[in-house]
Amino acid sequence: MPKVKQFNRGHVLQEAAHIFRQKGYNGTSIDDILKATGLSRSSLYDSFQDKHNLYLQALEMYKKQENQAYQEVHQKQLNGLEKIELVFSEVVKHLIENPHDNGCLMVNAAAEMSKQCEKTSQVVCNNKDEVQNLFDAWIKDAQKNNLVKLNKPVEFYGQFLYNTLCGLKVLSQSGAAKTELDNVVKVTLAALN
Amino acid sequence: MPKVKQFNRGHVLQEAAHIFRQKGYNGTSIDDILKATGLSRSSLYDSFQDKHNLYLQALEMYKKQENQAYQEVHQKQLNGLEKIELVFSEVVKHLIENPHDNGCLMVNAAAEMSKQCEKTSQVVCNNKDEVQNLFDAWIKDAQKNNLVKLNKPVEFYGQFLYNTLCGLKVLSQSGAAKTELDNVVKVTLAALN
DNA sequence: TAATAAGCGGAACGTATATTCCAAAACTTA
DNA sequence: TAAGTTTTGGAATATACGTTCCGCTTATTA
Repeated sequence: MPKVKQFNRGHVLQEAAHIFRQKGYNGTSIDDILKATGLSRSSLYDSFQDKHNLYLQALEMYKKQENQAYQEVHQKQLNGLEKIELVFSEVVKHLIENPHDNGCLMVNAAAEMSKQCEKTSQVVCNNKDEVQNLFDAWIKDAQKNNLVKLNKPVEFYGQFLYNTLCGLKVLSQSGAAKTELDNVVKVTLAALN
Repeated sequence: MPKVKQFNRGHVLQEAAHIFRQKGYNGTSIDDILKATGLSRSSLYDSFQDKHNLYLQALEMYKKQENQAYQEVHQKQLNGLEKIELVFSEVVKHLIENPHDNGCLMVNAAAEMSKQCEKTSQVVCNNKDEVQNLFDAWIKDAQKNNLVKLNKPVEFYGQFLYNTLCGLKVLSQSGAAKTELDNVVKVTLAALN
């Protein structure tokens, strides 16, 4: 009976996330999103309620995708240290790939929205905890295999690695070249010995 | 002859920087700024041209003030390592002091504006270089006094420290408690040994 | 093929926003 | 105290934006 949706919900959120990352929440207009997705105004409001909900859903999807990428690393036949190294090299690669379209929606959300939107704040906070936990697990594994020498509790290093990660995402938006990001990663990894 | 300005230019920029830091550029309206400063519309446009120029001037002032704080540390009778430690403890203290009004205009500018505004991008980039250079100098001093053991070029560590700094400012906007920031600083400083 | 239920295009609305402009107020100096 | 220059208050404007709404279109099923 009913006509079926002519667009893919995931693709729309993907595009929305892309624009929100570039222009921020308040810098992005509904028209920007309509233009980029080809959607009609009514379809958008029908499927995503309003701009604020669209943003939150795009942010959640972004988080889910990042998390999935981490899980893929987690499934690999690598030791904890190698997994950490892989994540950082992939992040740097991703940040550098397109110098004029880099950055991270999660970091930008923390900067622009977390003080004004409780829901955004929670997503950002949950993401932090989840990534740190994954880092913790990898560090423990590396410790078990005598690949690192730590003289502080494991969670210190999970927090430290996550902090480095956030820093890199800011640095890449501050005009840092690849060498600079690489150097930061080198010192960060050396801190585990 | 002329009536003298009824407001202090620095105070206005200070207030503007405060609001821009809280709400971002696009999230802040002229009315927000008028309300916070008590200025009249005409005075604001007379003295600061338009919103975009006001933002840039507020950002420049913010940078100058941060730089001045760094210079004050630089003048102290401390060795390089102590200066680094002092800066980090002051930054953490500052970020934690008011949990609902933390963050950093420079980091937020990098996230929200640097991709869209060349001038913002330049300020952010210059700030990075200046702080890194200062860190470099302090690290060299610490090295001279055998307070640190480094097996990589000095500038690696300047870049690394600046990265940690940016990370802290994102972390504090991601719901991190003081202990967490302290832990990050501890591991960062331990990386210099 | 006809009936049906949802998608869709686009006009319309109200509000918020950045900016301009002008006349009145206010301060300084002679 | 009066003249002159600047500030200042606030009305006015034009535009941009988020959101709603309605009638047409389209795909599905019986």
